[in-house]
Amino acid sequence: MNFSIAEENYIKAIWHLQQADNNVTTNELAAELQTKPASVTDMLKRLKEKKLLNYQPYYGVKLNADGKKVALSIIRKHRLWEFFLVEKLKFNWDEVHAIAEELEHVSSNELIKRLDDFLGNPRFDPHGDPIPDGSGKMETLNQISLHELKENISATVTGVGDQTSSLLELLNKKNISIGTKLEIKQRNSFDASVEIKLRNQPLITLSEQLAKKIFVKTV
Amino acid sequence: MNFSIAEENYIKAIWHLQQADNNVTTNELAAELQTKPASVTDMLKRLKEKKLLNYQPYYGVKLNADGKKVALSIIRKHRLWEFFLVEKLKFNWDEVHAIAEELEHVSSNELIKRLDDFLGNPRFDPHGDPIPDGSGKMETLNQISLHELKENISATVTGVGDQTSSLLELLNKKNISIGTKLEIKQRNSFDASVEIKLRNQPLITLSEQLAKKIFVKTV
DNA sequence: AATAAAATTTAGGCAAATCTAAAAATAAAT
DNA sequence: ATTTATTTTTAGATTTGCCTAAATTTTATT
Repeated sequence: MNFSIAEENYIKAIWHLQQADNNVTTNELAAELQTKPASVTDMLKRLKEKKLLNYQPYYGVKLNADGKKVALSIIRKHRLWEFFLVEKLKFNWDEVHAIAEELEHVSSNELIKRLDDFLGNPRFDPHGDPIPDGSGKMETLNQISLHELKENISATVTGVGDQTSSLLELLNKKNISIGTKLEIKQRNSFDASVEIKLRNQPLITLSEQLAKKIFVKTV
Repeated sequence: MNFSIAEENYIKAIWHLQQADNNVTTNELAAELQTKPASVTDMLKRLKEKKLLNYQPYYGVKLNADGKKVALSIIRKHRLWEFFLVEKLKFNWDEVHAIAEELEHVSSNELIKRLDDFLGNPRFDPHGDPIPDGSGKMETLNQISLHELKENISATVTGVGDQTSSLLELLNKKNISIGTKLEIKQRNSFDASVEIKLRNQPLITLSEQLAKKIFVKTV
């Protein structure tokens, strides 16, 4: 089966929202896709026709097995292209999302197979998100948010909460990227901000909002 | 200015037909794009609105300076991606055209700039066609068709007439690719076929149709 | 339980890009 | 120079994907 770019974007958006929420609403989707609820309803009817999802009018939507498979193949493409852009073309991690949004719709499966091999079958994209394999399987690394990390426990940054440029630029400024080792030294109860230490560096402060968007794994 | 995929495909097709013909007709375009003449007329009106071409109803169409610039930027993308696919992902030259047709519509200019550098600023694509630079300039190598080559003059293959897989597969079978050195040994006046010799190989026969699609440069 | 608020769907339209069938213009042939 | 054939355009529909405004359904509140 072959899908339009618009259809692929809906499938991908539903998949992402479904991770957090399980049941996805029309308004959530409209916000995510920068479109109107009425347009979403239209598309959901079409995707239901194509048997990619369970859609109950007024009660939201959920991808079925076929829909998830399509979603994961798009996500695989997206993340492989992001890896290519950073690793080979030397883009910064905060510049690649929009370009990968276009590249992910190029249809050739042979292309993706060869790109994967060319890149050395990477398992994580530049933001730390796992890259699904050809059959849709994907590692789940049990990371926690920095906000939940206990004090004085050494951890490594493994991912970020989203790819908005404002978040990624702030992380660049604070010298935090995937693989960075850090430790929480103090918490400020007033605003839930945390004081963290990077190797041999003075303490820096991260706001609660920021700490919640940084995912880490303890060593 | 930004263009839809359909618009880009029309612009590119007009450019190619214009190379052979200068003035491009509605029917030619319809055949090239596998669509109907009525659809072509519609699109030509739209592209005229956007001031990319000179369109005289009933008398055909020609890209203007702006239209040519757009065409060359698409062709640049197409040929750079073809080079990437063959050089880095190890596709055969007869497998890359369709994939590059999709990749060429990815819009980021920064992407193309970096891809160009990553590839080492190649000047020719895998079929021997010159790659326009960022400003639209392109080498014209004064090649002739093999059909016009004189007997017993050594020449190098520099290009092919089109990218149809039937042509490229036949060339593969006969071991002819860009860079191949050859020489015409005999001509058969009956069917205008030619007997050619590749280095240290027995004579092989090429039909008139085939010889006309192979371009060479004498050394 | 009735009413107000919020979320969602329906109805009706629009633009892009395509199509078929019919009309008009140009080119070719007698 | 007419007639015929070919090419091209116009007219009217269709599909996709989106919109606004109005109607409907669900959820929240009194």
